[in-house]
Amino acid sequence: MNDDDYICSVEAAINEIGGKWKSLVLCALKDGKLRFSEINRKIPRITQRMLTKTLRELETNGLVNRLVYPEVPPRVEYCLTEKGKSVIPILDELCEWGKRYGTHEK
Amino acid sequence: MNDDDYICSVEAAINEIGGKWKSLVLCALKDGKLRFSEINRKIPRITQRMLTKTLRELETNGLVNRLVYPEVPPRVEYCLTEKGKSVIPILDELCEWGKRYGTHEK
DNA sequence: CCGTATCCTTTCTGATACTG
DNA sequence: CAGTATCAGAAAGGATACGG
Repeated sequence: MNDDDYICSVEAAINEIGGKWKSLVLCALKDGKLRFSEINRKIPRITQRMLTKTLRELETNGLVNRLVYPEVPPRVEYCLTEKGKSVIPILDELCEWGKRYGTHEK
Repeated sequence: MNDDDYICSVEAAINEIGGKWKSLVLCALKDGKLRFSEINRKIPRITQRMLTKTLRELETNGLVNRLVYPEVPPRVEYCLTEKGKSVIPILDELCEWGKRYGTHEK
């Protein structure tokens, strides 16, 4: 693989899991499906607006499935797709790396 | 490890390698030290301003070393620190993942 | 319960010109 | 060569109010 391909693929990957909230939402869903409010409870600092936005982007990129139950009151469940599940091991490694090297250390 | 620790560490890691340019600069340096202009040549779309800014942030987070040679004309070389090198395998995996799943596919 | 809509502030980015 | 300075537009993010 040449430099360009390498750089290009890394860039694409970072686009799909980068940003302020995406990785956190993916992690929240690693153990199975959750309702909107349950995700929100796991990530209290996120606002409803940003959670909705993040979930939509993850859905668009095929990382997350959205399942709406036609009930009243409404119930919506989110879960990882196969693609979404496949990135979890990498997030696990990032987590280990993040713990091993504290921020701002050399 | 509880959810909070996990989420927190992933967040910290994404902060250090996320964003539009950081991962690309790290990849550019994976094979050894490079001068400012050489990095710029590997990543043509980045502007001088953003390259400087990105390198400073990577340096602050201890991922990159900056070595200034007191010469005229000036020469500055950048290389990965041990911490920087340690994240390359993860970027490699992200690259593989990015290639396996094309953007916007399910 | 699960969102949208609106508004506003902050941050990010690119273009361009300039310098030791 | 390796930056810095300045500016303006774009994008991201948060607060709040409202709706089916």
